[in-house]
Formats: sequence, structure tokens, C-alpha cells
Amino acid sequence: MPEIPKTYNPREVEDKIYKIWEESGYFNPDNLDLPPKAEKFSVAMPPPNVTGILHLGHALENSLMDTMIRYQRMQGKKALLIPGTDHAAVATQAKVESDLVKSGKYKNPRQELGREKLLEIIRDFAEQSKATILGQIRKMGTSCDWDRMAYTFDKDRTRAVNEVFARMYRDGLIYRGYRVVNWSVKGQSTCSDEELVYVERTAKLYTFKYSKEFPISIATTRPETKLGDMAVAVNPKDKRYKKYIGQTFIVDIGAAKPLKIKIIADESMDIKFGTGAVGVTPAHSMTDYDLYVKHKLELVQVISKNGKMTAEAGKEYQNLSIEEARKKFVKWLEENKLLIKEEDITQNVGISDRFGDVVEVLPMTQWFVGVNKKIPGKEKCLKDLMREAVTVGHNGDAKQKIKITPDRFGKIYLNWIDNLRDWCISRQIWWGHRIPVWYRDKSQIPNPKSQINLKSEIQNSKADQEIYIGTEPPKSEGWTQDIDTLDTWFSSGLWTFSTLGWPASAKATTGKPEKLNDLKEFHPTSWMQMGSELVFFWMARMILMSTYAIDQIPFKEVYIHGILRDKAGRKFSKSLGNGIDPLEIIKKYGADALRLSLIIGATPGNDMRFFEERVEGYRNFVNKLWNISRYILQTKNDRANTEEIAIDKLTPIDKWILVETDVLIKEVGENINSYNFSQAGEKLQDFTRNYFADWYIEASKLENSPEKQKILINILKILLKLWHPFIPFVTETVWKKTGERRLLMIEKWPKEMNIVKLVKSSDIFYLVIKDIISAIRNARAENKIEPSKKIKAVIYAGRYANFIKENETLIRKMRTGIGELEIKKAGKKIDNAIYLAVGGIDIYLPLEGMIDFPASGGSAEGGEIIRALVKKIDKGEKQIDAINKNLADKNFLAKAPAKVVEEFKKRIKAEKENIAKLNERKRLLSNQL
RNA sequence: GGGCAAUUAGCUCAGUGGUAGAGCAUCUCGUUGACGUCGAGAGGGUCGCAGGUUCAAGUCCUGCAUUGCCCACCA
Repeated sequence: MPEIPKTYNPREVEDKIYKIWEESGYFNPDNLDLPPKAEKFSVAMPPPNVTGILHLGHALENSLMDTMIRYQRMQGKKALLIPGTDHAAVATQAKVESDLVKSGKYKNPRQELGREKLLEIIRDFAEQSKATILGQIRKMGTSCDWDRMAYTFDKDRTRAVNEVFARMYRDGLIYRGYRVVNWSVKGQSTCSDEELVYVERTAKLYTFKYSKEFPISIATTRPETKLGDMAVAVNPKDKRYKKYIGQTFIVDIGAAKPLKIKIIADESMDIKFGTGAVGVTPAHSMTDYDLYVKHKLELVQVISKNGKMTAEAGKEYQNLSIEEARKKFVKWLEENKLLIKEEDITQNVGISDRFGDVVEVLPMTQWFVGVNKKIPGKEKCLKDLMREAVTVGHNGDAKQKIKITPDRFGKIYLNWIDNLRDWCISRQIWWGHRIPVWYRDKSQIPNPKSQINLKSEIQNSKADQEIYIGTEPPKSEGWTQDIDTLDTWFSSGLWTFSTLGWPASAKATTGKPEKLNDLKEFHPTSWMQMGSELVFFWMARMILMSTYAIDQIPFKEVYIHGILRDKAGRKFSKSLGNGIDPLEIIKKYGADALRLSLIIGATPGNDMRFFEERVEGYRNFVNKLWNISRYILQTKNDRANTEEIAIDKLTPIDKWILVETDVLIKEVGENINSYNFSQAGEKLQDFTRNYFADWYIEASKLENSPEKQKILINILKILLKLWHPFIPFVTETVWKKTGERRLLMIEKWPKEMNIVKLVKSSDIFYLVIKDIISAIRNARAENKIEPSKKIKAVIYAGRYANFIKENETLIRKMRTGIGELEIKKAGKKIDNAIYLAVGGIDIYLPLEGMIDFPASGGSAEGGEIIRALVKKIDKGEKQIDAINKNLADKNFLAKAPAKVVEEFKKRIKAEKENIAKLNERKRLLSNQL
């Protein structure tokens, strides 16, 4: 008999158990003892950013992924979860720079440290957070294959990045161009449209004219940019301005050169907004840039990269900050009586999500992925590929269609694609993949014939320059690599296949022989989970990259979860200081309790609040499971393990619990298969506590038998298996104590026993016994019968009399406090008794010697009970009325299924009986008062 | 401006056309052996509002309200 402590102590076992798992090698599916044809199941872990420690959101993801992968492994599949981390280019550099500034040692780390030195510091920081993160993933119990660990910035992944870049360049999808981009002055880098967060602000809207003669007044919140205006756009239908369309006015508002303002017509102008006319500033507005292209205007940059006015803005403005220039220009307007109106409006301003400053729109030469360009040989563009993957399937193949759960995210995604502009992929930060492009002046070319010419879409590049693009640096001399780095999502987009050995020249596994069949075996990956905030950033890019580069969807199914919020419903954020370290929670309550609290109660796509109290509750539950095991293992007969259960020796409660176990196995499987992790967990919890512990184990104390011993240990083992994906640590720990040699993590998932066939439905009438016991407990509580007091019970059970006699012990002893029990088929009505009805069975609890009215609690107490009875009677009558209304309705009888009609009739009969009994009780009680 | 979601017990949330659910909280009672990290019970709901479809609506449809999110615009 094993000694098992009274309380489960996760801190003592979790690390040890994880070590055993890890050393077993089974995290690596190649080590699983499986037939060659075993089904594959692969998941790529969303790589956490190496910007620090993991937060609760990561804990949620690890819980979901690990529950899924453990379940699949127990299904006998070749289950692979690939772990990894993300260098998170801009996020990491911004974090390190801000730490350096906060430390007080540096004011401008980039200037003071220089590229190499700063990169070294970032690299150290990244390595350190990587180590922390991997430790945290282990703490969560995540069963990922550490042999295949990847990092978006390691050698193999870098090779994949360069390969895709080169291919896209050759296909004309990546191009270098002079266009307007989002520019963070603080970060001194571009950012993509997705990297902006919009903040609502009040701003001043100025309405003015360029000059007294100018016929149209325009409105703006950015007066200083007007120094770069090239046109005024109006709606062609606008009667006020029609006559001016096509005219050009020359105005001098202080810029370096007088402005030539052309009046252009464009459908996109809103007649009703402002003055109905817009000053077009091609260089500093995305929409104005589109007008510039469409109407072939000129472009003048008046704001520079460092947020100061340029020489083009005019001598008076040059080198002024944006704010200074604005004041100055508004003042000039006032002085010249050109300012017509000044009003407050609210507007959305785009803020760089990493650097936090208002993003300026500036024209520059950058690298872009063209999403609307035809892919050579395909007659499709990248947008088409992105759409296809979630609609008709990649290449129209329904098998290559991604299933998105919940499906509403599919619509959001498609809508986003419609609005997608070319993706600016070059960044001016230093931490990240260097753009695999090298330049060399032509004068330095030893052999001019080897040169690769630039494509025509590259503007502003020097004609005497040669460009080399490739996965490896050029071998000849004189080359300089492009100084910029790539958007971090470029490498993340390759994640599902860059981690599986693509391109073939890269090694799939670290420290292992090359395994080039990984891609064949495990791609497309089976399943992916991610937060809803990553749908555009990541999901979209993975689909783009995977369908383009390897002609496959990245994953077959994607499960999107909401974000985790604090108990007040706020996002967790550093500025609010409401962050919670998962390790602290694990230390306090154990990883299993944390996992349960994150999985149970979470529904797909919806945000969820985190309550520490809930973790505490699940800690209690885990302890309950521990004690259930403790009881069974400490009292079990050693032979219970091996022998088959003899069906003919089973009592009704045995059959009942076996049938319920079967139902449980079925439901848990079904729920996990449909990603209802929460419901699967709830079902398990309900069974464990309310069926197994409270009824079966309690009953086994009263009616012990060798068969019960076997059933107890069998169901315990089934429960451990079913629970394992959710709470791996405690289940594995208990599993060891059952004497099993193999690890629970590689046990086969329980099969339904299909004993439904063996146990006839009549045996399920154990429910009758259960209800009798509940009713008696209930009556005792309601009637305030002292717990120590033994009562008498008379049961008129009709055709169930024999059946109930079989269960006499349970009825007597399961907290019913029955001293004397009579079970008959039928008998005389007993006056002066508490009268209970269970199905068609009558129960009398004679009051004599048991309870005195009004003596025990006074008439007040009796009255209380009567009032409760009246309430129940009312409720019952209302239900009868409602059902009768249906049954009296011809339409109902004609149209409702026969089954429903039958059910309603039964229900009304039962309800009537019940009310009769309640009335009888009421009458008896009233007589005594 | 367009779209999406939510609105159910005091709180947090499940709910798949057919008797409104769980956990927590509250109240009552109990507990000397698996577990006080426990057990037995109770109370608490016109399912946001208004229409419609249906024999039957928390569930499907329409409109409205409130809250949140996404996208676009923000001249």
C-alpha cells in the first residue's frame, strides 16, 4: 500500500516529472513506437518574442497547444509540436534601446554605441530572454520537441528568409521603389500599416485659402504640410468648383518655390465634408500619394526623416520642428487674413506601436512586396493566393482549404485583404535579417558581363550601380550589403515550413542528422492556434508565404482565441502595471491548476478574464483528484488490477457508473475534436466530482466488493488518461503510483467499452435510487430534522420494489440517516408523515418521534416550510398550464413530432403527480400547526 | 461611415429550436479516516428592448439600444 501524502504538492513533483518526460525522448515523435503508417499531427508553436518573459497570454497558448498535442499523441498519432522563439526585430530593439536610455548611461544608444556594439547588446539580451522563455515553456508542461527547436534569426531560418526574398525578387514581386511610407521619427524606421495603432485625439481643423485670389478654401489639420501642396482636389459633381477644374493657380505661401496648384477632379472627394475641397500633399499623405499617381502630379517633400522641415519648405521654415512650423504658418495665414475658420475636431492619429510616436508619412526608397502583381506562370497575384486558401482552397483544391475557428475571422481576414496595400518590408532598425541585396559601383566591376541589372520599377537608384541578390553574399569583391533589415513578419511568415527543413539546404533539426523528410511528413501542419490580434500580422503572412514559396497552405486548421484580460476586463499592460507572472501563479497553485483555469471557461475567439480565485478553485479540484486517487490506491486490493470485471456480479450502481464512464469517454473526445476544450474539461470535472467521488466512491464504502475494487481502479485509470492532456503533471504523478511502468503521456486514449449493450437500460434505474436518496436528504434539510436523528422511511415502490431492495444499504446509509426502512410494492397512505414522490414511487417519512410541530421550531418554522411548498406548487401549476396550452392546440398536435407530444404528456403526468404529493404534504403540515 | 461580436442568476460566463445551466458569492446544516484545498442542501432569471418566422424562440430573421473590437476615413 503506497504512502501518499494528504495534499498534492505540485512544486515538489512538476520539475521532476518534466525531466522524466524530456529524458524519455517521446517529445520527439521519431522516438514514439508507432507503425510507419501512423497518422501525423503537427503544430508549430507561435514563437514568443525574445523581448523578456512570458505573460499569461503565452500560458493560455501553451495550455491549448499542449492539451491538443497530448491528446493527439494519446490517439496514437505521430504528434509533433515545434518550439521556437522570435527575434521580433523592432520589438526587441525598441525594448533594449529604451532600457539603455532608462539606465541613464545613454541618450541615443544608436549614435553612441554604433551598429556592431548595439547589436551585440541586443543579441545578449535576446539570448537571455530566450533562455528564460524556454524555461517558462517547460514550467507550463508543454510537450514540444526540443530537438527541433527553432529561432527566427538562426542560421537555418535566415537561409529560408534569403531564399524567399531572392525568389520573390526574381518573380518581380519584391521591388525597390520610391513611395510614401509610414515613418517613425523616434524609431528612425519605417513601419507597416499593421504596425500602427490609432488613437483618437482632438485636433484643430483650420480652414483657409492659399491666397486672396485663390477661389477655393480648403481645410486641414496639418497646415505645415501645405507647403508641399501640389493640387486641390474636388468632386467632379461639385457645382461650386466645377468651373475651376483643370486650372492651375500659382500661389506663394512661403515655400522655397511658389506653388503651382492644379484643380483636379476626383470621385473620392466628399462634397459634404469641410469645404468639399482638399489640398493635395503627395509627399505626406497616403491618400494624396494615390492622387499624385493617378493625376500625375509632382511631389515635394517638406518634412524630413528627423521630423524637421526641409529646405523645400522654404527658408523661413527650414529646420523648424513640425509644431513650430505649424504655428508659424498659421500665424502667417492670420496676418494675411487668409485664415477663415479654426475649430476643434476629433481625429484618429496613427501611432507607432513600438516607439509610441505619431507616425509621419514620408516619401522614400524602400523595399516592397507587391501584392497585386501577377506571379509568373500563375496568372494570380499574392492577394489571390491569400484569398483562395480560405475560400476554394489553394489552387482550387478543397483539401488545401484552411478551416478557421471561429469562422467569423475568415470574413475579417478577407475584408482586410481587400484593403491591403503593398507591404513595405524594409526597416532601418539594425536588429533583424539584413536585406540580402548587395550593391557595387560599376566602376569597380572587374567583369561587366557578370552584372545583374535592376528592374525598371526601381527608381532613384543610381544608374552606375550594380545589384546582387542571393541567399549567400557575392563572392567577388567590392560589394556592400543593403543597410536595411527586414520586417520581422517576413521571417515569421515562413515559420511553418522554415522549421521543417525548408529550403532543403538547411538542416531541419539542430544537433541531429539532416532530416529533409520533415517537410514531407509534417507540412501542411495540422493545426495552429493564435491570438485574434495576430490574424493580419501573422496568419495572413503565413498564408502568403507558404502558398507562394512551397505551394501548400501552412496549416489545415486554425483556432483563434481572444486575449486574456485582468479581472476588471482591462488588457494586461506594462503601463497599467497589472501584469501577472505565470511563474508566480505556478509557484502558488501549480501548473495544472493554471492550465485548467485558462482552458475551462474559454470559448473560441472571445476574450477572457483572469481571476486568481479561479486558479485557486482549480488547485482545490486538482487536490480532490489527488485524494480520489489516494483513497482508491490506498484501499485497493492488489489483485484488482489484473482481473476482468464480471458483468454478472455487478450491482446497479456499478453498471450505472460504467455506463456513465462510457458516455464521458465519448463526450470528452468529441469535444476536444471540435475544439470545445472548455466543455471537455467541464464534463470531466462534473463526472469526477459529482458522479465518481460523491456517489460511486461513497457507495463503495458501503457496499464493497471485489468487483467494485476493480471498477474503482479501472475508472481511476481511465480518468487519469482523459485528464492527462489538461493536467499532465498530477495525472502522470498518480499514474506512476498505480504501478504502471509506461509513461501516461504515451498511453493510448481510452476506448469506449460499449457496455451500453451489456447493461440494459432498465439497470440505469439506479437513477431512481439516486433520486430517492436525494429526496430524503432534501426533506431532512427542509424539515430541519436533526442530523443525528434516525428516521423511519416507508417506500411504496410498485414494480421497482425488488430493485430497490437490492439497493437498501445505499438508501439507508448514504447520508439519509434512515434507521428503519420498509420497502413494499404498495400500501396504505400514511397520515402524519412527510410525503415524497420520485417518479412513480411514494415515500413516507412518518413524523412520529422524528419531528414535532410546532414544538421543534415553532409555528414560524412550519410556516416557512409551507410557504416553500406553496411556491413549488405554483411553479408546477404554471408549467402544467404552459404544457396544456400546447396539448390543447390543434396546430401543435398536427405539426410537432410525435416524440415531443409524447414527452409533453409524460411531463404533465409527472408534474401533476408531484403537485398532488406537494399538496398532500402541505395538508399534513397544516394539520399539525 | 462599413463590418463583427457581446448583452442570460449578485459576479464571471456556458447554452447546438422542445422543462433556463455551471463556477464563484450568499444563506442553512454537517464533518474523527480519501479530501476543511471537504460534504449535504437552499434561495436567486419576464435570457437588453420591440417586432417577425415557427406548433414551439435565450437559440432563427428584422429593427433599435448599450458596450467592446476590427477596418476605412479623418482633407
